[in-house]
Amino acid sequence: MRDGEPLLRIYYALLKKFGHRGWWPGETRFEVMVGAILTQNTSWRNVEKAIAGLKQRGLLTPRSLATADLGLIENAIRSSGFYKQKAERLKLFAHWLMDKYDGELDLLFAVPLQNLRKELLSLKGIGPETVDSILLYAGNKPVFVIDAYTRRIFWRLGLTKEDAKYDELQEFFESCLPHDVELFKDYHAQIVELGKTYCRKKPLCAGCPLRAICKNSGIGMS
DNA sequence: GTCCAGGGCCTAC
DNA sequence: GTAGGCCATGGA
Repeated sequence: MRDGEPLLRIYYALLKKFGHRGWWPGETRFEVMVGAILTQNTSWRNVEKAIAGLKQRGLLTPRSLATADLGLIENAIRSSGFYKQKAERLKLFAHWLMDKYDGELDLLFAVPLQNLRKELLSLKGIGPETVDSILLYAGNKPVFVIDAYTRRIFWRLGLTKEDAKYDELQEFFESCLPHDVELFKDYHAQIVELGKTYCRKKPLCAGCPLRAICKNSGIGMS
């Protein structure tokens, strides 16, 4: 399964349909990182309100977030759901950033990629998808982000296994595609757009552009 | 009222 | 190592 052509064809079909997505929304790298934690199993609309709440309270810097009262953070991000654990995770994350890198993201992202990935993964509440979103969208590292939509869509396309592990899926995409940060950024964004619009937990609906993409690309669908 | 969202942790087996 | 429960708000 090393033929990358289908993956590129699918990307260009999505690009044609949706246009460049311009991901990730966020004014600063730190805001992107915070958003990556807040959006865990949560719609972006609710995350936007939470980010606005943090911004309003001056909590969108590592230093201010690390030293903020937990209750203040909880109130700011309530709209994002799971707000107690997310508040704790945000604070722990900011604290770690201050302790280890003095809050300097340039220092953080200067760490060799695989070491950095392991280090972030060891933090509480930061799983593989969140780490890779941070690395790709805040750190501009060539890392492909796998999410529930990616898993669902590419399984339905017959290109991956239903029970494939995160690392297996990531290896598949990274080995098939050129390691281009902008491509990785927009591809993931396109997948999410497709997923949100057509491929929620239900079976593929009529009108899903995947059908046309498959037909034109000679890809079999389950 | 029910389902789901741009996941991840903890516990049991 | 993995299946299942839990976290919680807000929109469809």
